[in-house]
Amino acid sequence: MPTATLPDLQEAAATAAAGPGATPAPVAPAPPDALNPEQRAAASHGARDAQGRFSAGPLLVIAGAGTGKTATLAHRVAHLVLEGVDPERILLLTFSRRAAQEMVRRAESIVGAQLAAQGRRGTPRLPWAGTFHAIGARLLRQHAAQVGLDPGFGILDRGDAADLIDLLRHELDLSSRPQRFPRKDTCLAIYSHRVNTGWPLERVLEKTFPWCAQWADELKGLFRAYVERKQANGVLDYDDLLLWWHAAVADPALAAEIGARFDHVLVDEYQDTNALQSEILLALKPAGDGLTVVGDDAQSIYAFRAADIGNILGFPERFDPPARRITLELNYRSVQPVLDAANTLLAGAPRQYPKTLRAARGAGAKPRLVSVLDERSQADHVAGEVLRLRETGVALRRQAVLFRSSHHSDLLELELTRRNIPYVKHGGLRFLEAAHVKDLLALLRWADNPRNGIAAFRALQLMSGFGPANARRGIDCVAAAGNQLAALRGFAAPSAAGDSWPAFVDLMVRLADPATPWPGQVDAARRWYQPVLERRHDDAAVRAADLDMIAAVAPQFGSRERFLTELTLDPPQASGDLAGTPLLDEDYLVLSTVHSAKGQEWDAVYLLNVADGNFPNEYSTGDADAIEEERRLLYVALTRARDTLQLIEPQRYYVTGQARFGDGYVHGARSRFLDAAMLAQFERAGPPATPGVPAATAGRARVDVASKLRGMW
DNA sequence: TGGCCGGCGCTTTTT
DNA sequence: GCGCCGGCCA
Repeated sequence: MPTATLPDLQEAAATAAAGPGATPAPVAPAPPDALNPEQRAAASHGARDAQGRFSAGPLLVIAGAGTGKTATLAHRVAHLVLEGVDPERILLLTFSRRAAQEMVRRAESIVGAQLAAQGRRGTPRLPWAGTFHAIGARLLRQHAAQVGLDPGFGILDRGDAADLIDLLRHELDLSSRPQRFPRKDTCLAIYSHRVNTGWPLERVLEKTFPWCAQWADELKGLFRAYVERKQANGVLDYDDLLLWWHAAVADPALAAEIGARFDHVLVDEYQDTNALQSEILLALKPAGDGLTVVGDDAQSIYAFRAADIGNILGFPERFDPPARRITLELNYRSVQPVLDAANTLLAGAPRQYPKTLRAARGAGAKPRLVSVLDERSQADHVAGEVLRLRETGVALRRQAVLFRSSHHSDLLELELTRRNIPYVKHGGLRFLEAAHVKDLLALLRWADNPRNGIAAFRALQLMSGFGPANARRGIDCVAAAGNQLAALRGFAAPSAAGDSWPAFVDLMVRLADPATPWPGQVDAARRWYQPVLERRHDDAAVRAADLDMIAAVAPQFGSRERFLTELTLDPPQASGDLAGTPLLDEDYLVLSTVHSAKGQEWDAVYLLNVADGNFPNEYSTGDADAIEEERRLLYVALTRARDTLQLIEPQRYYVTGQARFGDGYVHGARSRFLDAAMLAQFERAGPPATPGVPAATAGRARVDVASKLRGMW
């Protein structure tokens, strides 16, 4: 795709990963009168003051699943613009770049249609729509001097941050203790949780990482070193984008200055905000003027990354008088029996805004609870049902299989492959975590910021002969020369590096030269990297395609800094080496974790492994709040289904490798969420004794007797 | 440095 | 039952 922009690239990658059926169903931009009364109230909340200026007090919109949240928020943005609010003074915060783009697109089309109806022309631009992190990065670059930050800061992605932690872990001699020190990913998770919750480290350890509690002192030392090293290298990690923003607005004068840039602040998915984000919002708009937050407390499922459901539950009372609250309950997605099950599940939850979803679409089939012998028959059953439904005209891409944990789909994937059913799984190898992508970016990042030792450490080790020790020497050499990459010319590289060394130095010096134009830089780095790629990876051709994509889109960013920032904050969803990525025009089944399924919908949804231990997950069973989060997770899963919903309940599981069980079968206890009231909402069934034979698989064994018999033992 | 081997510990995932 | 991590050795 030679002319792709990053959004295009993202779209293509996301489509490749998710399939067209996984993107939100195309809802035609509804004219304003298509809003129901509650939606309209939310969209038009506020009034003109005596000076004719449109202003609004704080507003909380509780938008139940499938109740047209995006449409409502887009209409609200459009309403503001049509009331004369300067679009450049509207701050729209979302959790993903795609959500921001979708919101902007819809708001613009609504405004465009309205203006056209009035015989006016023009399309508003909403420059301040984006994720919390992307907006934070922009504000920090603009206000860098005021907070003592170098405006040219680089941004560490998660992998970089983990690598840096790992490095420091070794430097501080924490890796060779008699008792095992937490691994780099755990350390980073603890750090991130501590930063985003604002809790003391001891509380974070006790609540969320109890097995690491003994390491509190060492962890503090590690995190201190981590913060110092980031500052010395002139880089921020993802959390820093919020943390520095938060610190900036802790200064009342600076908070007032930044807050005054925006007349209206709108926040999507408010139930997933954490303490930092909530405090940033309150610092910007202490009285809640122009502040609109939209979310669904029943879909708060990101506590594990520090989201605080208390933010949405306590929002109205943060203000005096309390914020106005509007609840959307008319569901445009599912048939009523599906909503009945969801409502019943939710009725058991203690802390919530009361809501009862009503189906605009009316009656339909009762959801089914299907009991199967084990996970093998579960896979067999689901594959059969998917095909059966396809024969009735429901395309594969209108069906999805959801599960609690990524590996729950392993057996099903085998079965789908065996039956030649194409599928795509969400949450495969993430783009920025692919080694070849990280390698290429390390070259560019080091050139962009010669102080960036994290990028340097990776870049240098691309050459044979360079391990950690030589990489460190190379970094010191550059630092000693006042961060001039040209100093590498005088560096005694290990002989094993051979010809690649002088070529490497030439490349880096050229990239770092401000006179070198940006277009072509990725190609240059790419050419140098090609032999490394071939030496290191058997599947070099697949990986090369990813790099070609990057090279193709890169010139369209104005500068290297913008390119690196955007790619780090808004990476494409998937890497090209996702196994079996189907062609875009093919039909395929969607497999997804429940977390990744949020915001999406399918005609038919199958939910795997509904049993205690998975729903709720066994790691949650000790903690009442965690159990409630699991309930909401199940709620999210149920409310993805439009027409048919099946919960699959294996009677036993084969468990491997877990010391406390050993290998073997364990009995699957019924999920504690399926109490009598819930069971009454379901049609109960075992698998069909003699399933019909869909034409597509005629000739294959329909019932795998052999494996069932093996599975009995 | 880089390859090999043995032990340990295993969620969910976005920016 | 696999992958990561750390330690050992050429």
